[in-house]
Amino acid sequence: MTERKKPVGQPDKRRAIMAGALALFARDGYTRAGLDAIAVEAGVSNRTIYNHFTDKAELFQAVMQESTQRVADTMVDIIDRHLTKVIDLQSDLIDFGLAWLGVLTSDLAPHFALIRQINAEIEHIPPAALKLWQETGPGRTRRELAERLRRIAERGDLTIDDPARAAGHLMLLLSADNLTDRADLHNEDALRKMVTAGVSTFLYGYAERTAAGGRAAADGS
Amino acid sequence: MTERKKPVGQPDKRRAIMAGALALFARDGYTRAGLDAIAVEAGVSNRTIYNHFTDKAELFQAVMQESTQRVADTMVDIIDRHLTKVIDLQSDLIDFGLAWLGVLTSDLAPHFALIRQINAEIEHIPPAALKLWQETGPGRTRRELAERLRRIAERGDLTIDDPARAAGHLMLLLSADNLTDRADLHNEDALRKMVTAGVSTFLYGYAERTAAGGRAAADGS
DNA sequence: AGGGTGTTGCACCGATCGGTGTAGACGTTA
DNA sequence: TAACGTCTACACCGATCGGTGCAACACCCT
Repeated sequence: MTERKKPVGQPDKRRAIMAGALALFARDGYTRAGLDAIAVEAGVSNRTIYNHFTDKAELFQAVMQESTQRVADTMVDIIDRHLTKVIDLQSDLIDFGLAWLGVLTSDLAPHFALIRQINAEIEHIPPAALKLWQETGPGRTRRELAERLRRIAERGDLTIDDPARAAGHLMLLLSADNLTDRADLHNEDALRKMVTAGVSTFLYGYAERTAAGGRAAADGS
Repeated sequence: MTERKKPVGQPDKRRAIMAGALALFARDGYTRAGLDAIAVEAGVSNRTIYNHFTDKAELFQAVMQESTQRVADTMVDIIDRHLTKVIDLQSDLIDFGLAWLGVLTSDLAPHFALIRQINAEIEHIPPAALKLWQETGPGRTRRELAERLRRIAERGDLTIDDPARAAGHLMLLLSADNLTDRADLHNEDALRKMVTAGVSTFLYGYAERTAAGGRAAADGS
């Protein structure tokens, strides 16, 4: 009973509109991005946009949904490619981290600017759309990463009680310096240091607990 | 020679304006927040705002700066209160983490919504103001936290090569679940689990390296 | 040839917004 | 009393914006 609205208009025009809308929404935000500017960016008439989307809001949600889908696919692909067959856990995690952060500066970069916009507009986005985004985007990649970590832990290389939380920890540790200095993302050296440091902390943090000595610090000395 | 503009107008009016502006900027963002709405929120005439600030942009920067200052003070205070005299490192870190996250739901909450707005509008904020914010806000708290961690490490309880990075790691680990489910911030139980898990990972990740066995995982199994 | 669909450009509407001008009211200080 | 600074209400301007109506044109399928 979920009404599937058949796509209207020429598909390439629709693609062009969504691409232009993504660029401007990402850079300027929902309110600041004007529909005229989007039309120009997309090489399309203002009027045509309203032939494909009823609303500015609907356009935004469509862009948000599509971009999320594509980025999540990329992320899941990176996870699968690096963490399915793990040989050297440390170097594999570092390679994974570098690939992971590489997406931030790839052609998918606008998506992450869009995410910042979403986080800012979070009070003005319908909860249903927000839930959908969370589910198909970060939620999905986190689940995928958690599953890989769980299998690695099963092999005995790590000690993981809560794979989902461990996945969250790893994702955050990889991009630690990102919060303070975004320029580091374009510096090959700084990037590698950041990732290796994050991986190192993660590996120690979730190392297999063999001897009793490992618990010394956590017990409060 | 740095011209110090003497404050003009009644100070209480100015405070009211900035408080109202913070509330609306935080909730609606720079563009969406109208000056009329801010005037109403502040219980002040529209015209009065222009008696205290030349611009909407100047008002925003003033709000941003003041709010950052106040929150940074609070954060530094929490750091000093919990991590100066450390007795039981684990339980002290957990208490610290709970206090730290408690700020997110305190009366200072709007500030963090404002930060999300800043991150979104980052392309439209003058670099000088951005630099100043980074310096007096997250930069300062991170330095303070790094210094405390360095001293703790000096005592021998932790192994920290790069205190600044360790501080970043700790801050991120504390609020790990925040990214996926913001509702957890108001759940006492979930909050404690999140913090204890983050502290645990941090402590293992930066535990003192006594025996050679601790390096097993990091060496790649 | 003809009808249906999609695109385009343009004019246009109502609403909102940032910002200004002005005149009056109030309190303080000299 | 007079002068000054401040606050307020109100009217107003120009610009922008989301969205619509409309007529013309191009294309496709039959």
